[in-house]
Amino acid sequence: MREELLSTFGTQFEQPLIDEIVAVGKLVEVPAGETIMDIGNYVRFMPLLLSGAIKVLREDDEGDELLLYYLEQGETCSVTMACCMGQTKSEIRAITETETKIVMVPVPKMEEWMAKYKGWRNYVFESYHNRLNELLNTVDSIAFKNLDQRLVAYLKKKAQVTNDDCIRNTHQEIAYDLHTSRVVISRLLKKLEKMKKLVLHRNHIQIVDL
Amino acid sequence: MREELLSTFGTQFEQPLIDEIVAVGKLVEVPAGETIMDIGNYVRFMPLLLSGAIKVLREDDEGDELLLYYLEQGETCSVTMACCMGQTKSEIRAITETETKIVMVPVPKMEEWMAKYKGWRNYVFESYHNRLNELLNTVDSIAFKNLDQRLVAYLKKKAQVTNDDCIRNTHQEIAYDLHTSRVVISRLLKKLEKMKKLVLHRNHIQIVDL
DNA sequence: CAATTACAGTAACAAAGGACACAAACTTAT
DNA sequence: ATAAGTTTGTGTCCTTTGTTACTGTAATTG
Repeated sequence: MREELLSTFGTQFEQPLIDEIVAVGKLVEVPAGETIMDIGNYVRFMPLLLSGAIKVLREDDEGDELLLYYLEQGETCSVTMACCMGQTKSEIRAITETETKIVMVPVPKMEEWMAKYKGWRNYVFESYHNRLNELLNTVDSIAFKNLDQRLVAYLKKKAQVTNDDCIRNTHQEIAYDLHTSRVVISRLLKKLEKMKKLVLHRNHIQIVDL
Repeated sequence: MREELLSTFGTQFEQPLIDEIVAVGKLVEVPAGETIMDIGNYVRFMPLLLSGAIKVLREDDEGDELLLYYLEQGETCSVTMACCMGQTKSEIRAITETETKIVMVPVPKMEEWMAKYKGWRNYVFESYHNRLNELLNTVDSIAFKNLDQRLVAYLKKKAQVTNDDCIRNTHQEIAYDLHTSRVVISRLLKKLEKMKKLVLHRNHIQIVDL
């Protein structure tokens, strides 16, 4: 665990901070597709992502979903963090997109380190900053773009976080993430295929040139 | 300035912190409708809102706007804060909705106080927390609600922050905030008037029962 | 291998919202 | 008071997106 922490956080965390994380943190490996945090849950641990990717989504009262953003190596979930501090329930759901390695840090340590380590403070701030910016991008995309543009951006981003040109999802799954219907996604994907930007198969999509 | 700081922040800030703010902060009074922060500007001061309300909005490349949320008494702009820390340009525009009193704090102090005062740390965190939640609400509303619901929510919120049942705006102005067209807003407002939820006048709207 | 289920393609239609055009009412400046 | 500009109301048409229904085909299961 020490080596992995060092390679991901070595430049921003002080040595004694790394030591403390090793001492109190719990390393967990999670396969793809697991819900590691759900709406309404109380948050007792803060996750530091060592490898893999996590998708963070929002749900409304009717159970409709919307993908907010992905978390990648070295990142943490600020929304979760905010919940820790405020002792409130989680406002979001987090699902592993790929296999991931996570260090779980108990919440009380967060505050302690905040006063103690400049590296930690900066990290926490940067995380908030990044999350706010991601959320702003999400707002931009749903407010200012139409579905074809959003779909293209979604496919690109997905290919990036999974490090795979082949999107291994059904149209229905994509529709859930973008909060629309399967038929609409099939329609738009077909259009993209006709434009030679991708090739459609059952259960997966081969990106050619987006 | 001390009295105003005390009445707004007295319970959460330590006495010596208040003293420091009084020493380095600059109190400004801004009339309604002023742009106090614009997209692309560098951020040199962090605003603490003593009274009044500020609307925070986002703009895309074509100049289309969208209201993100309002800041009210005791709040600060976390997006701005994030920009301070990261030395990046502002991602948003902030316009006074009413007359406001603001204390401007130089950015370097922020970091200093972060290590020094628990009250400040908590305040900064709570601000981030609140802003993230507001942004989540914004996402919810544009992703999951249709325009009539968004319009009603907008009018309610506006009445709340201005503390006035009468919305002193043209349909065009409302349309900008909700990122739609004037015609659409006129249409929906007329519908609400027929439902006896409000009364329309030139340049203002009287809320009856939303 | 037959039956069932999951996935994708497509047509037809509906609804929400946006674009354009124009008229009427009101305000302001000259 | 007249002219010009601003604000609002309304009709028509268009685009985007959502809905329903039905088909074919691949995958899975008994």
